[in-house]
Amino acid sequence: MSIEKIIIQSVAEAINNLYNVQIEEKLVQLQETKKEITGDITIVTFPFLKMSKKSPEQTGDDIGNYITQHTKEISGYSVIKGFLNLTIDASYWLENLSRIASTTNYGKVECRPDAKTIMVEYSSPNTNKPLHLGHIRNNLLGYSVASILKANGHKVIMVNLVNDRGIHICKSMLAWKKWGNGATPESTGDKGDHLVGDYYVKFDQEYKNQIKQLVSEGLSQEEAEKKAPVILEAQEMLRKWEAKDPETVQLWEMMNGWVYKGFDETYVKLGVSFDKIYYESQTYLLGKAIVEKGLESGILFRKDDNSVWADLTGDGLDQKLLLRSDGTSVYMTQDLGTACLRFDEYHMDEMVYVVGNEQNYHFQVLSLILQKLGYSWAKQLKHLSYGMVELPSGKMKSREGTVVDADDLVDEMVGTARDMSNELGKLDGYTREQAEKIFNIIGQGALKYFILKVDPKKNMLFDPKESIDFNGNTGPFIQYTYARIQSIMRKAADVGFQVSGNVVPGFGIDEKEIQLIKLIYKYPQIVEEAGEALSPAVIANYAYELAKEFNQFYHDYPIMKAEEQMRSFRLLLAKLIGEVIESSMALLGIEVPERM
RNA sequence: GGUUCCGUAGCUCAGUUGGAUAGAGCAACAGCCUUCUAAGCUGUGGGUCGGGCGUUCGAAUCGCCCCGGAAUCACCA
Repeated sequence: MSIEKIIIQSVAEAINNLYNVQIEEKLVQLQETKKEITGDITIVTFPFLKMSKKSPEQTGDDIGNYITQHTKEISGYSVIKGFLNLTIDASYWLENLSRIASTTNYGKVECRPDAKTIMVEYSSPNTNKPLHLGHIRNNLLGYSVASILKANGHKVIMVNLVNDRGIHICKSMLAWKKWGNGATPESTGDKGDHLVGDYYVKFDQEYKNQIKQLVSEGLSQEEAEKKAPVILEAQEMLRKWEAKDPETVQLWEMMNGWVYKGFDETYVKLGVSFDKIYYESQTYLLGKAIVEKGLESGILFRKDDNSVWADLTGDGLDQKLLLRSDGTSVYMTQDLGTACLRFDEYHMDEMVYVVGNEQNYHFQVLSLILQKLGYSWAKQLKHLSYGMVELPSGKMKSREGTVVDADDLVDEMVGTARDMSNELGKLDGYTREQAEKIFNIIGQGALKYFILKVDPKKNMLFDPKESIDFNGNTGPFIQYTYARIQSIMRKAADVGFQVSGNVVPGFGIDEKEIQLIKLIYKYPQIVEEAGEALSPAVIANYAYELAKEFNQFYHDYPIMKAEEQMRSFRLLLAKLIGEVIESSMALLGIEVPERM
């Protein structure tokens, strides 16, 4: 039984005996005692004043007195106004530490009765340009959330839905065909996705020029956008692709192949992976049958021009198009189809879409339409909506070249880690390969932590000029703490010191030490919280707090120089903190180095 | 205009079942390396929690109204 539960029951018992009133356990409000005040857990006594008919101080005193006498885990109390601060006996924490020390995979739920199968879709790139900072946020969030859900004991399927068809890739294809002179990643040495992205930019430049030309010839902006020769050609190419014209399909396959190879490299750099990859070219025709069925049952309706719509005005939304008048499907139709396909295939309990908040409306509508169509799982669709990454100059626009490229950014971070490490002379004596591996871990850790520590739903600012910090509340700080702990462990091993689970020092332990044990104790709860909130930020902030506390401890409390029993205890504490740091960072997709 | 989200220190961010004197980091300044890694530790300064009203013992947190910002409301994806 958890300490919280014990206390709640004792309070209920105390009130029953003292004031002869039966209370609901919900009435007992627990919170952590503030740092400056002695005590571990605080009970707010205001709700009980009606029963005691006494002052807050008197009431707190009554209850505190009773609990201290009747509950062995509570060794003392103090009352400040309406707050009753209970001190938990050190032996309780020590027992917990022993228990945690003997637990393998601490913080991970191995099996739970209500385990779910959850599909997490993330990344979902377009194949006409390389990944940028916005995609990084998506990828890191998706991978981390999937890890967190796994740690909570759920079965997780990570999927990617690649948007490999449509006018955007045709633009790149057309530009390459017209101006590429047969350039390939091999002939140019460019990464495939960058090469294809370059032609997308080239297309856009030409398109803009043609629009300008047409406008100067007297057309309106709108007309010019529709009539520019290159856009007409691109549209023609899309028609050819849909008609499965062999030459077009071949070009499409070749260029997409380059992009996939490039993406794979970036995914490796970011440390993300997928269990299954869906391609829109294979799913974009899905959903029509579902729409037909909805028409038959009268849930959807057809307009005079033959287009099909869902009427959501009753739910405070608009009407939504599902089939164009020419019978072709739209984005929403595909997503309806894909959702059904997935639920048929995997029978999962939940579907999490990691998609930017620009599509909030889309996912609201998606879930609503599926509910109307009578799918029982429709309410289990969750949209993990994250905010934009903004630059000081504003929003990133790939066509205007104001993007922060994913590959460049990772490389830059690793470079900074290398420079800084060399300057500090940290890894002297390591081989080049060993050192490079650590630079990668640190550079990636800095980037990942920087992005994941922010609440997903908030927009965040990234200033490339200031670049990402390596000091303070950062990934490297936490990694450094881990490396420091490993250093202590090595030292202990050198002198043949065994770390055992026996944690009873012959004399009292300190506030700071109890504080650390409390933090370790809290970890599983944090993992659960993060899973429910679908928020890696919860983990990130916890990991930082733990690392910060340990560094302070490290500074004030000698470990290897302490007297034997105390040394043994502190070593165990350090070891467990190292393990918790390692596993919490793993939930963020961040590795920790043995040395840095 | 409708809907949703955001607004906390100069900057980037924490802070929810409503709780005590609102916290970190960066930046600035002042200290600490013959002692387990100084990517560290300690200290100083820095706030009308966007504004107002309400709910109550108590509001950064809940409700209403404003102000400011973002996203979205396509026969695009």
